Amino acid sequence: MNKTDTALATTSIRNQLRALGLRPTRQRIAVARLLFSGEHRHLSAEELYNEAQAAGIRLAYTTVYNILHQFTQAGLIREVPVESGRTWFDTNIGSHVHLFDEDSGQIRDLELDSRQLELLRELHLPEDVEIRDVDIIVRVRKKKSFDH
Amino acid sequence: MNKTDTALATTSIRNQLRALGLRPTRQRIAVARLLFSGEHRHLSAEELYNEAQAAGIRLAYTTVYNILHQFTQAGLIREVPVESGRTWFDTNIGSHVHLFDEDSGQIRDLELDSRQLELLRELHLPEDVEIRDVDIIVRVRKKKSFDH
DNA sequence: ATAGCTGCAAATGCTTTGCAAGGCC
DNA sequence: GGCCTTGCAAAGCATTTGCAGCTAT
Repeated sequence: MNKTDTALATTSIRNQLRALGLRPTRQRIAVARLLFSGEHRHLSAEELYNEAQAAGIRLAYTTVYNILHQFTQAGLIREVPVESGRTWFDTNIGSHVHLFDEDSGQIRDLELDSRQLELLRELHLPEDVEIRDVDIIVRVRKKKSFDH
Repeated sequence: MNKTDTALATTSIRNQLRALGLRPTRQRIAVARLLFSGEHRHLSAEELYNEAQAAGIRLAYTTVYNILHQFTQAGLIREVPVESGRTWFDTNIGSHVHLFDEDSGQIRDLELDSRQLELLRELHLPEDVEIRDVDIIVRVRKKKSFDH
């Protein structure tokens, strides 16, 4: 654990949480740091809980769920509906495609170019609805050269 | 491009099930008839169970799950990952978009035109994987002009 | 006959809830 | 102090499993 720049980072996290109407509690700050200090990532409640434990953060499983839902509602992260029975979260909230490997269960991101985004906007939606979110999941498997 | 030919003619349901490696049991025949005798539809295990009950079909909840999974694996239906926590199935296995109303929980279908289908082919997939399925879910809500 | 199915109950696994204790403004 | 959060245990739910009994071939 690198603590060199935590003071600064923490200050900004506190403010950002406050701006979202969330009190900057020890647990929320720690989770925010875990989630946003590196690359974008996909994780489940269980994974986040385990990582927090490994990082020496004391927090309850319930709190992990609370925070994940609060962050989702605040727009910091989003849910990814790849598997029913388990909820995945993504720290990348931009428009992109999820590549879901059915064998390994891994999720990778695939960016869309502007032309592809354009085509999506041309869906003939009913007049009376507004888009909240678009999920595109491409389920893939490793090509097998010869079947068993 | 809807209204496909998935409706299994009553007389050939037995044969089609057999061709899929599934014994034509009373329960499977009855469920197949429920699923494929009308328009395409979205339903959960619970809904299918209730409909079966209402139709006077005697079958266990477990069997509903078994049959839904067997039919999915056989390619007769597909899963729709709109909500985590509950699995939805769709009798329409063609390429289309799912419009999910977050307020009502209803799912509607939206067909893709050829240019939009093109989008799917132009994704820069890794070389070593093959697409098993593509899910596009547009989450919508009713526009609110003047609430209350 | 026998491999495959069904049905019941119990178990599983993820997620939520109720509520007392603790923390933030 | 007052209200928001946390944490623990228990509850909730959809789905799966184990296994005895039944069915299709």
